[in-house]
Formats: sequence, C-alpha cells, structure tokens
Amino acid sequence: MTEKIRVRFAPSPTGFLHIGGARTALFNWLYARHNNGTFVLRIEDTDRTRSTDEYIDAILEGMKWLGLDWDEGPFRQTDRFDIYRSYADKLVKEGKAYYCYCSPEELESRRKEAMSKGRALKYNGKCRDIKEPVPGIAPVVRFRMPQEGQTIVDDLIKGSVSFENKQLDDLIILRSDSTPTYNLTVVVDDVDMEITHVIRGDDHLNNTPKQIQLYKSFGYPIPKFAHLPMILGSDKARLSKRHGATSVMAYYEMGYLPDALVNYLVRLGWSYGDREVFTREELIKYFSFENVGKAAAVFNPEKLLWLNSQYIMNSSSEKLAELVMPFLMKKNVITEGQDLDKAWLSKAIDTLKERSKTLIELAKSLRYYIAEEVEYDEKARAKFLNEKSRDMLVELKDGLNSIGDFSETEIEKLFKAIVEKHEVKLGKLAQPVRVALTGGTQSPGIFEVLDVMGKEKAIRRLERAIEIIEA
RNA sequence: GGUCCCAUCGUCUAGUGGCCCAGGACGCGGCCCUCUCAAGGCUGAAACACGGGUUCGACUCCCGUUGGGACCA
Repeated sequence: MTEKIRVRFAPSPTGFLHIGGARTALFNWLYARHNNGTFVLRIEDTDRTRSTDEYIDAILEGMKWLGLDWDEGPFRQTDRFDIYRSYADKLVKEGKAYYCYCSPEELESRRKEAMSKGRALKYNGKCRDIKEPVPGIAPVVRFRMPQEGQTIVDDLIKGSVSFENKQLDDLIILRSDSTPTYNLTVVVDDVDMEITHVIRGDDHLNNTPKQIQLYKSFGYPIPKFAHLPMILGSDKARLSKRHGATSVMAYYEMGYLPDALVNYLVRLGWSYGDREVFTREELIKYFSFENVGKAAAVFNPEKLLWLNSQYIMNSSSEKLAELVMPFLMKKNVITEGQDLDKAWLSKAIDTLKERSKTLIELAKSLRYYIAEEVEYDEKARAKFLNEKSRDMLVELKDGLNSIGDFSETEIEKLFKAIVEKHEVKLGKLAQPVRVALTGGTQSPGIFEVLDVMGKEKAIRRLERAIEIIEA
C-alpha cells in the first residue's frame, strides 16, 4: 500500500492568516513534505457575505512569507457549487437525504423546548418520510443520519473516539436557497480532491462522525484524521485579538523572521526530545504525529521573541542586511535609493546581531552607524559628556587623527595609553566615547564601534562632543 | 443543556510501569565573564489537579470527581 499522501489546508477568507491557521497549515505542509506527498490549498469561501478577495490575498501572502508552498490550488469553493448540488441530488435520489419543509420558527421553538426539558438539541425527524412536496415552501435538504450503532473516529492524535449515532443530527446539507453547508462541501471536496489525511484543528472533531457518515453514503473510503489541539491565549481562552497580535503578517511587521515563527509554532504541540531549535530540513525529517500532544497550548510571546533572537544571531549578516532594508527605510534611517555599501553593512550587523531580538531593533541600532548626526540620550550626555571626560576625549581625538592604521588593535593601544596616563579604568573613557559616538550608553564593544564607524565619522563625532562640553 | 476532547513547573514540553524525591526550554533570581548592553557559562526558586482502584511498584494503566476547552446556534 503505497498510495500517495494528499493533504489540504482549507482556510475561510474571513480574516487574515492567523496564528492558529498558520499552525494548521504548517502541520499539513510538514506532513506532506515528510512523506513526499501533495499539499493542496483550498479556499472555503462559501460564506459569501464574510469572505473577501482581499483576505484571500492576505492568506496567500502569509503562507508565502512563512515559506509554506502548496502544490495544487488555490481552489475556491464558490467555483464548485454545481458539484455540491449534484452530490446532494444524488443522495436524495438514493433516499439517503430528504427534503425538509420545517420552518425556521418551528425549529426554533422545538429547540427551546428541548433546551428547557434538558434534551439534546436535535431535529425530530418530522419530514423524514414525507413523499410529496409541500407547495409554497422551498425545502432544505437533510441528510438521513443512521440512528443505530456508533461511529468511530480513528484519530492519529486523539486515538479512537466513538460517538453514538443516535446523538447525530439529520444535518442540513443544502439550504433552502440551495447553497451547500459546511459539512457537505468539506466532504465533497475532500473526496473530489482525493485527500488521504485530514489535518485540522480539534474544534472539528465533533463534526467528524457526521462527515464519516457522509463519506459512507457516497461510497468513498474514509480518510485518516488528525485533530490538532487548539492554541489558546494567556487566559486559556481561544486565541483572539484581545491577546495581541494574532495575524501572521503582524509578526513580519514587528521584525520577526519567518523561520523563527515556524519553529515556534511547530513546538506548540509537537516536540522532539529536548530540542528547541530546528532547521526546516530537520523539521521535515523528524515530523510525526506520534510526537504531537493532545492538550491545548498557550501562546507565549516571550519564547517566540527569544527564538527570534536566536535566529537573528545565527543568520548570516549578508542575509540580515537584505532583510533589514525595508525596516531601515521605514524607520527613515536610509532614504529611497540611498547607496549603502553591502559589505560595510554586513560588518556593522556583525557587531549588532547578537544584541538584536528583532529586525526592528537591528534597524534602530544601525541608525548610529549610518546617520549623519547622532541624537544624544539626554541623561547619558549629562552624565558622560562633561569636564571629567573632556581631556581624554581630546587626547583620543588627536590620537585617532594621527593613527596610521585605523584598526581595532591600534585603537585599543591608544585607549590603553590614555587611561594609563590618567590612571583610570577603561570604562572611564569607553563610556564617554560610547555616548559621543552612538548617543547612548549601550552599544557593541567600543573598539568594534570605532572600527565599523570609520575614522572620519568617529573624529567628527568626537569633535562635536567636545564642542558640546565646552559650550 | 447534550455530546466530545483535554489535564506534568507561570508558559512550551520530556516522560509510553521501576532509569524520576520528575529532565530540557522560555521567563524570573544569583554568580562568573566584562569598556556599557548583549551573548555565553555556572547556579537557584518553580510542576505530576484531586480521590479511589490495578500492581511487588504508578507521572505513566482503569474508574470517578474537579477544572478547562470545543461543537451543536
């Protein structure tokens, strides 16, 4: 049995690609890639009032950014209404579904009664055996659910889950305006697209027995199911906007790397021993449902931030130089079309990448290397640019001017000579210089900063600092 | 209300009957390194929801309770 594995991600375009959807897409993608299978993208846009083309684009954009490429699609359900209707008609002809003429008001009052008497909210089967159409009423089509025995969902994650068939409702598959409902479209599409593994959130687990009955009535093989646990917010409620950023692209804008988000998302539910950081190849190689947990997971932004810092630290500076460009422009560190030496930028990033948790932070730090003028942090200026440091700053400026080889080693020698002469510790000179060059009290090693900044800019900034002290 | 799922440090998790008076990671505290900030190293506090069984032995198996969540709209 070497049937080719086919999986699908089937989002509704009623919003952006969010964290939960991305995780579902990711697990589908990993399963497909691990098994050399096919990953199908299907847009479930039957809810025409809430679905928009903008959201479709946003979802595709999110998936592309995360690097989750699909092999087939995107297919759209709105292109397939005729198919759903023909499947529904077939069931009616075979007696497996029937027309129901009950009015919404009637159903509502029965539901209320059931609620008050503590019974299951279930259709009572009134129209099951009606043979002749009721004039003047557009009927819905209901599926004739078996009422005896049980339906077993054999889930790759949850194990064997059984449902009593008598609990299952005669679900509506076609509304009175003949539009199909969710359970019909999912089954028809999965049948039609030959999906072998249905991987989705466990909020769909309760729908699964109904869908299995639908598969059976069509005479199709039942796919394997894998129901992923939900992702929750910090209050253990389902992740929503209240919990902060839930849109995948918001993480792009906050300066996260897609690989970091992918790595974070995959560890929400899946694990591989003690390991935390994986390359994409490793994820594909190691992924398996055996290592997916059953319990819901709380989304933890701090850990994601840490992972992002790890990915930044371990990325090549050349790559980071490319990635940070949009942020440099957005923060007005550079202007459109400004020429920036790529090799020099990489060197600057070398000094910054282990102290930047996001690309935004990296861009902010880059400002003092790139900008013409430094902006002083007022407290830092008052504390370090004053009479106490003036003489040493002058000596350093003169020393740097006459230095032959503007290298880290020569610069360090110069610093040593000055602090020895003044009988102070290195910090007494380094901090004022740091403020003079970067405007603040935090930066990479001061010799590195000088080396990256270059002789000309460094001296100009020292001169300005001295002027300020003397003013 | 009915049905279904779930339950190890604050959070993500390892643990598939003895290796566990429970391991790793984030976060938090301390120390070291040190020109600042990071990074890194060492280290500390921190969990098996509860109650019954089964077993020579339960975090691990079974039942119940409690608590969360999802679906039925």
